[in-house]
Amino acid sequence: MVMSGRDRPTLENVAQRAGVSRATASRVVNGSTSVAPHIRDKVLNAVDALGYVPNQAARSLVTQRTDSIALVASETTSRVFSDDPFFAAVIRGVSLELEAADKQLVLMMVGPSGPSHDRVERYATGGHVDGAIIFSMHGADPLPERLSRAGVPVVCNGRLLTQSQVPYVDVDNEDAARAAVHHLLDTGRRRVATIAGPQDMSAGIDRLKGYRSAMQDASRRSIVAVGDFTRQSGALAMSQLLADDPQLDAVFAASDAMADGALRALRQHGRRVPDDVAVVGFDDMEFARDTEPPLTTVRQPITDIGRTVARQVLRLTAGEQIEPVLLLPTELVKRESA
Amino acid sequence: MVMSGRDRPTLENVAQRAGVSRATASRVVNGSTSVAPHIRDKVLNAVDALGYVPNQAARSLVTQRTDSIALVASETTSRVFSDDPFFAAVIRGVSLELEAADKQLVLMMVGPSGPSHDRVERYATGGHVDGAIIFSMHGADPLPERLSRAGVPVVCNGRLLTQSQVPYVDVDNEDAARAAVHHLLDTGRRRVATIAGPQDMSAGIDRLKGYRSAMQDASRRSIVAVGDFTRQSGALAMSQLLADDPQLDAVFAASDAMADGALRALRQHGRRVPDDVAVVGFDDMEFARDTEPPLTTVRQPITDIGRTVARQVLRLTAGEQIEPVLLLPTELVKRESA
DNA sequence: TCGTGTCTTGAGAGCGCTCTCAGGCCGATT
DNA sequence: AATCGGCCTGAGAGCGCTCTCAAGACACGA
Repeated sequence: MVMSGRDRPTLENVAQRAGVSRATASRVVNGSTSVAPHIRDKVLNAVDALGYVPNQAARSLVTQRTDSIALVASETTSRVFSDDPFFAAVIRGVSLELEAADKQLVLMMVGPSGPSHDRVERYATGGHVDGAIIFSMHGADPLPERLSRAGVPVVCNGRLLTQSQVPYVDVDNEDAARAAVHHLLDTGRRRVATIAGPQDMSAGIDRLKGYRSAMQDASRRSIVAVGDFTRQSGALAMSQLLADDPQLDAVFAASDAMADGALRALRQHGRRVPDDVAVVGFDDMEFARDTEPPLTTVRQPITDIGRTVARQVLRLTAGEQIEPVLLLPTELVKRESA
Repeated sequence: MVMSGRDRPTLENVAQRAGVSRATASRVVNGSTSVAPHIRDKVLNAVDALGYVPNQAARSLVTQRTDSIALVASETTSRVFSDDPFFAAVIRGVSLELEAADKQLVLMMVGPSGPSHDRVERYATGGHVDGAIIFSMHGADPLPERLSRAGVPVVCNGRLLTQSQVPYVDVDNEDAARAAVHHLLDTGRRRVATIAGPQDMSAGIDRLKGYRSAMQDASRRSIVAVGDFTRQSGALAMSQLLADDPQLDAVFAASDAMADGALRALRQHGRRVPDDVAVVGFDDMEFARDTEPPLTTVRQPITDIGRTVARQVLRLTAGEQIEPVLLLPTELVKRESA
């Protein structure tokens, strides 16, 4: 027995069955206080008996709210669809928070600014969602600013590269990177290289900046190779680095995946870790405990970033003022690679 | 200048500006044919000029369609939120297909059957989505059957453990596992063990079944340890296996992550791969090319599974009959570990 | 006793859209 | 020339809900 479309009970049915007006039934369903207890119960019973579920479309139509939030991610981002489970962790955080607020999560992937880009913009500005979370932006993506300007509450994960008022949540990448490099320096390493992340993403840029600044403080020369956060790129960059400076004795990689790749490359080049070369990663992904040797890395609370960014959009949609920048703490997790 | 809620242009505005009736404007917007070309152009211009975007809520209210599909995943599943990027790949496939059909993807995570379980059920049966995709089910989850019975088009990824009519898309896990084990046997391995996946999921069960059947064909004894698809569990299981049978010369792991864990454990136990022990994985994740040695594994087209499952729900929502079972091809990718 | 204020309930007007139905126009047919 | 049929277009009725507004009920003080 299929209960399709038109057969579903309406508020009118509930009201009728409870012997009250539609308005009162609505009040009960929406938890308004000013309803007499015995009437409230009658309505609740009717709801139960009929298996009534409010029609979201009808509700949205009048309230102008959709109770859903868009999560926009670049499909091209290596962090999203590689062996880096960053994506999953963020989604999870967002999902947890939205669920708690009884909001829906609408997931939108965008390719490199093309038709799908417009689609997201149209969709979001079209009032289909109450707000949007944007993460993994590459380059100077105009999307956040556009949506924001169109009146859609937007919060980003990661600093925007464009000059923009759009609030974001992140860790202090520069500072965290600096701490990692200092650890290397403090433990006696002299020639510290870095495998930087993509230079069109704030996380990539800022971590490199942190590395550079720490090296400068110690009056040391920077040795840089650039990867794209993936294992493969990490391995490749490590080989380059080794070719550039066979004497290097430490490496700071801007992601755990790249660090893992570097570990492999080092092994292949006959270098022992940490004896010959110390390695520090970034993220503290689950697999960092299981690399050989276990990876010393900068922990960032990825799921928490997801939660926080979600909480911020929710506050924004509720009309609250929010912090334009919110930085979550990182922590250097010392294992055996450095 | 914020363009919020009530300020957005309506179809009425478009009609007015174009000098036609709302009905005609609607016809143009929805691509109906029976509109005179010059009128059509006028409407299109008005749409453009005003930046009109249809109000989905209003549309849904009358059409009883929402143009969105729920993707339901168990939050507890290790495949979803571990270092296994299976989740991301499936989502991507689903997303690609839905986008092509101009449908939205609503992501819902469910915890172990609890309140969130009911929430999903209420939401989906409440007509908020046109259909649902369910994946990573554990045990005898009643959700697919319930939704289906309530008239919601449902397609699963993976065979249901309950007796059920709900259609699904998968690979032939049993057969693929058999092929993997045969490869091991054919290359001269005698004592072939397996690291099975969780035995409350069809993928785990069926792959073990395939292993067993291949071993039986060759009149060999099964050597089994069970993991949960994660790296850690793979390493642990490998150690157990080695303790159980120090002579074993091959291992078939039911996921690449577990195979990677096994590789590590083998190394730690001083076994060379593939010289002493051959290893075959399952999935062909990106990292399988970069393990040491590169992993021989059963490729399953994960993104394609996502696409296919999405396509099937769409067909279902369109009222078409679909295949109750759709099995995608797998392929043994031979690298260096076996 | 009546007036006043408070609290609960019901009536009804839309929210923006789709879709049916009827009317108007025009060319074709008898 | 009159009628018919076909094709476009417009009018208007809802879809299911929320929310404003007013009316009714009741208690209390004057």
